[in-house]
Amino acid sequence: MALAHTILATLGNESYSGYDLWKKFSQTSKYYWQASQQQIYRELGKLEKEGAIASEIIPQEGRPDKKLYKITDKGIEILKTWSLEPAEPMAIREELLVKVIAAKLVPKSVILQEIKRHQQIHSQQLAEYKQIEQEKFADTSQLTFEQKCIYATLRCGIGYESYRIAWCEDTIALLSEASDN
Amino acid sequence: MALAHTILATLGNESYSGYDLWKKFSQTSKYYWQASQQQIYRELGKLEKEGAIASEIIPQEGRPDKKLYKITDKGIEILKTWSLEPAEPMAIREELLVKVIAAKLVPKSVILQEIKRHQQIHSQQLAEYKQIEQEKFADTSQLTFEQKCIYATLRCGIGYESYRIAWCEDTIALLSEASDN
DNA sequence: AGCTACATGTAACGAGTTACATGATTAT
DNA sequence: ATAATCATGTAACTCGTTACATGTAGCT
Repeated sequence: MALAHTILATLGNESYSGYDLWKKFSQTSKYYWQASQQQIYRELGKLEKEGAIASEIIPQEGRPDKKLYKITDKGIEILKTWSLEPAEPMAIREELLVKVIAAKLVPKSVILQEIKRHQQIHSQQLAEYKQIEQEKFADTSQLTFEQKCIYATLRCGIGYESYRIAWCEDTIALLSEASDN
Repeated sequence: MALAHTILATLGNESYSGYDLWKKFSQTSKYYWQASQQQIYRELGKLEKEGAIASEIIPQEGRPDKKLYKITDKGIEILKTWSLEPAEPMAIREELLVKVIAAKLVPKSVILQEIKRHQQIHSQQLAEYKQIEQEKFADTSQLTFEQKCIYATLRCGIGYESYRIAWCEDTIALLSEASDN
């Protein structure tokens, strides 16, 4: 049920269209919650029906109209109540590891290549996150509590990508060592 | 679609009942794929219909009959074909981080307590994994390629829990620093 | 002429969760 | 007594993915 709450938390005090939210989710919030455009539109519809958010239609010239959503008092209450409940640790479903488990079925080079590819993906992601860190969170002591919270999620993304890269390196070394296949 | 493939990879050369598989998933394989008992039973039904696995009923005294599943040649082909395809990096959906984003709504102590609780969960998990490591993978040089692959997934679990613990510690330090709430 | 960005949605399907249902054995 | 373990499954629901549908503006 957390997508609804993630949207409420993301809305904060600002107004967003579904499209804006989707961009925010796929750009800056992807290290803590991923969602597709369609999921967001559907969830916005549900949240509006519940009265947790309210929309305002902004006519635009030459573009489709925009529907701007704002959190309501009821939405804030829902988010607050949810925030007080304990959070479940994320379920891990890592396809790459399943392929490692099944690795004996394919040439060793295939799995090693795939791990290298993942290492590159994570390295690129890490570089992006580190740049954001430098640009926006260079001086920790100057941050407000709210900014520190946002920074904490970015640190989580940085930690995650670093751990993935380290695992890829370790595993390439481990599996490359001479041994039959 | 990876649950089906995870089951096929887990079956390997052995026979498992749905119940056995569920235990394996909730005990030793949880650091790469999580699935509930119901999901496993449903997926086994589908896989049998497809002809990827075959079952044999083992009558038992005083207990319900057991249905033992084995991978078929067709199942091995399906798994092999899938193994050659690239793997998508896991989608991250971390509830705790959403609560961090919404932290300004609740007393600071609530979120700090929750992070501490997660730190404990991950510490316990890490200890379990490290014990398995000592018991089964003490001497890396003695492992076959297949065992190295299994060890690689355990190392992934160890890396993951370590990264989570480190993040919890960092974040508690970051958010504890004097600043209004 | 074709691609990307802007902007919203419906429909169908597949994956994951929760609740319900049954019933014996073993350990506390 | 009662809880946990063994063992299988159905049904309903929610969440996530993929495909389809529409249409303008601006860039190359």
